[in-house]
Amino acid sequence: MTTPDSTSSDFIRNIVEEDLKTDKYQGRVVTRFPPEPNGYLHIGHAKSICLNFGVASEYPGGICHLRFDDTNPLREDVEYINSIQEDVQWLGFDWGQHLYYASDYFGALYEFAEKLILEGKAYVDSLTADQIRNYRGTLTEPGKESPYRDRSVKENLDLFRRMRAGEFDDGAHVLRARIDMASPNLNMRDPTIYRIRRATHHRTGDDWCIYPMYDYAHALSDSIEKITHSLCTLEFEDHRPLYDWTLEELDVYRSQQIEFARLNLTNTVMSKRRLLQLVEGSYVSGWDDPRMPTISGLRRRGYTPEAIRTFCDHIGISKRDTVVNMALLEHCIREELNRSAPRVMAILDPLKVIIDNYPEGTEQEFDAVNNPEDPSMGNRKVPFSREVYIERDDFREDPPSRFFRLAPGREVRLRYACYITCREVVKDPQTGEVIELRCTYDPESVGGSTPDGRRVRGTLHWVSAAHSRQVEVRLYDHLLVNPEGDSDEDSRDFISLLNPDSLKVLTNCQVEPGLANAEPGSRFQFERQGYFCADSRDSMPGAPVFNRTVSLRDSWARIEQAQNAG
RNA sequence: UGGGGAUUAGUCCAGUGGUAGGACGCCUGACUCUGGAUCAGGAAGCGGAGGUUCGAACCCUCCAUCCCCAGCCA
Repeated sequence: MTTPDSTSSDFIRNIVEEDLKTDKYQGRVVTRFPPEPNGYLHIGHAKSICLNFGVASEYPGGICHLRFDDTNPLREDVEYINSIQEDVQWLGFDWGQHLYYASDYFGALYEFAEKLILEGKAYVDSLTADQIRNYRGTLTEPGKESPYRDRSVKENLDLFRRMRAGEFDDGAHVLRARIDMASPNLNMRDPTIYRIRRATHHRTGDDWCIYPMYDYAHALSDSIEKITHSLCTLEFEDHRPLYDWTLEELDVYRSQQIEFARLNLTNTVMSKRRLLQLVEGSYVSGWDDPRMPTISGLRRRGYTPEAIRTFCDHIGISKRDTVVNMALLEHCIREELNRSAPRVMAILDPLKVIIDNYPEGTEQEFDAVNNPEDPSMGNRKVPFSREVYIERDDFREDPPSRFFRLAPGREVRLRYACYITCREVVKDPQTGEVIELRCTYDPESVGGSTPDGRRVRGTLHWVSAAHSRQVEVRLYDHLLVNPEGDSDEDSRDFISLLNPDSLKVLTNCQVEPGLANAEPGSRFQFERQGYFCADSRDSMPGAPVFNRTVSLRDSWARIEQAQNAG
């Protein structure tokens, strides 16, 4: 597996490279990640984080700021400020001293607004929100100028100062940029840049009752921080003329906005609105539910920062509106965990096997390799005795063709232990359910091979019944059955696409004794099953709960599926 | 039918005038005490039509399709 070249290029890095060549910014590269603290970060944000911090890190002296875009006190909260910082750090990025808040600039932003008014470039409008909307025109028709558009500078200044002083109710007035009501770009039809909001801000308290709008605040925040490359998503492309207008009219540092496509993933949802809907509707257990594409959800699921970064490298940066296959994310975590996760044997759906010719009351230990990919991880002892559990799915009374596992009369290997042959199938007389297998073992095969060198096709994982520990395991699958994922933002109906099998809780799993003390957050490969992570929320000392991060590739499942289909 | 963007294998990303390349996924085979991993091989693509050129994914023209914009959200 090749990891992407760290110098791998994209159109944004090409622009940065070119700007360096032409000395556009005196050799500086300063980016920023500007989340609004109104929700948890998700894998789509990770793309932006990796881009912004990544680009900055590729140049000497390059820096990336973390700036909270906290201009709307109605929707924002410190809870999110904390989780966002935790998530960015966990992903492996460091903003150093460069932690900022748009609210830090409220004073400066206010001064700039007065300057615009003084120069006749902004005015106080007293139309209602409804009226402003009607005056804006439509996509194909120009807007109409507000009757307040030609108020004198003096009157505008007076009104704006009184807005700031709290003399008016919410909605009574707004400050608008005076641009062009006939512009084909709706964002340029005298956009609102300040509105009255008598709300307590999580950082500035009640210092302000007017708050700047995104376009105005963001452009100036970038400029104040002397951001060179302001990277944002495609939907802001139409806003760039306003971004440029603001910086040019105020004659301040000219940051450059560049837009790239946001991330969409199959089989999940990505918009904050929908994520919030899942949380509030209790379709998931919270923002960090392991099924959520949030950073905290992926973390709890068992994903590593490295895997997420590798994923972001793999998907690249472009301007095409696309949907990345979830299989790529899964590939990235498998690839890493294959290298790093200790192997362990765990039976998810136990079927008891009694080895009749194994002496009763005795036991022995076998050596098991902790990670065949990394010999330095050493070996461990696994206890064995007369009764073991195997995976129910590893036995078929009537095996289909190419089924190499256990069946009546068949011989298989118990990994690291010995060969067993199935002699008898014990069923519940009522239900007909297989409840136990009577087997014999070949004493010659102890250690995993026989002197006669005969081959067995199947090797099963197992656990000694007398030594195993019962744990809870949670099997997670895609959130949505629909691979189209989030792409249809209008379908109000995505709830009906939720995968009913996205979570299966197994409470009777039997695992090797050593696993009982697994540290919360620790990751394992359950051999032949997948990668699992001890849940950091619900695990108790001595009673871990395991989340399935991702299953192993399962070629037998594919064969069987093909057989059933054909 | 106003404006802004985008069209390269099933998917994502490179390729900016000289034999279309990588990754994921998929298929074959080898190997294997994980039907894992690994290794080897394979199928699969420039939206369309014109034009410029010795030569076009790339330049020009037209067409088509998809995405975004009418918050006092970001």
